[in-house]
Amino acid sequence: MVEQDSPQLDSVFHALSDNTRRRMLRDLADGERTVGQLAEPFAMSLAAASKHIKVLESAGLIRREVRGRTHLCRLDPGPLSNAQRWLTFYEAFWTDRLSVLDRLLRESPLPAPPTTDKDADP
Amino acid sequence: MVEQDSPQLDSVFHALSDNTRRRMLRDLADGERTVGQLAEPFAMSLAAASKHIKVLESAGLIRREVRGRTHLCRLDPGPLSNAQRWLTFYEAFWTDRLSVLDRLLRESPLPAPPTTDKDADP
DNA sequence: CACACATTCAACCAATTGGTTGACAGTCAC
DNA sequence: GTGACTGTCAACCAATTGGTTGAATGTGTG
Repeated sequence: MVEQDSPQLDSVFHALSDNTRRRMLRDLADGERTVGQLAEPFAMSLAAASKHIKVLESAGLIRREVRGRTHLCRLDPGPLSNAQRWLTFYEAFWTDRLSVLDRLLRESPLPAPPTTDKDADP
Repeated sequence: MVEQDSPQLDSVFHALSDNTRRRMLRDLADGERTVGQLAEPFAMSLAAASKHIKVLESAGLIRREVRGRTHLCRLDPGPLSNAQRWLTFYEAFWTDRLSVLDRLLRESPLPAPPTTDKDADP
């Protein structure tokens, strides 16, 4: 299995480990937002929100465009696809059981086990 | 969109934000392991590895069964499916563009925008 | 040009994280 | 029953995280 960028996964999953940041991504899914707009729904200082935005930016999940005094932010979902791919490896473990059960009920042959590379994140 | 368990997503993504823990999950994908076996590949103390295992356990990603003096650990992938589902919401953002581009090239109609609930993680 | 706006920065703080070491607890083997 | 094994716990430490406040910076407006 292709080795994935571990530091990127570190920062992406870290960025996603906070509800505030996930909600910010959710807002951005509806379109671009300024820093102030992203901060508005949260009961925290603008500086704190700005820190969260910086974490998202550092993880490569958003991009900002400075227009005058406003910073416009947009989703940059590429790194999420890497996280998704990492998780997809494990999908077999919560769906295969159902498949196995389903096939056992129908007397179908069991699926072959997946082949994987060693010494690397999936 | 169904509101997802935010504290669980917090802990699951947090657990995944560390390469050591991801590699432990990877090892467990190959079958059950003892705590000592999980710790073995890492250049850290057994106590440190034990802490990582506890983080995975607290996030609900693994279960342990104590047999005598050995603790056997297994994947418990259910919470990963929640993380996957959260990420799947954003899949549209890295695939839809390609779809849009693809369809534009073929003069196909554009896809309808997804409908979402407000005030909740996707 | 002065003031307002948008946002970041720096310093601070408390809490958390991730590692260490040595002690401890439960179990197993001889 | 004693020593070994497996693994956790507690205390410690340094670094990081996530929040605050007030200051600073760059830009826009009247």
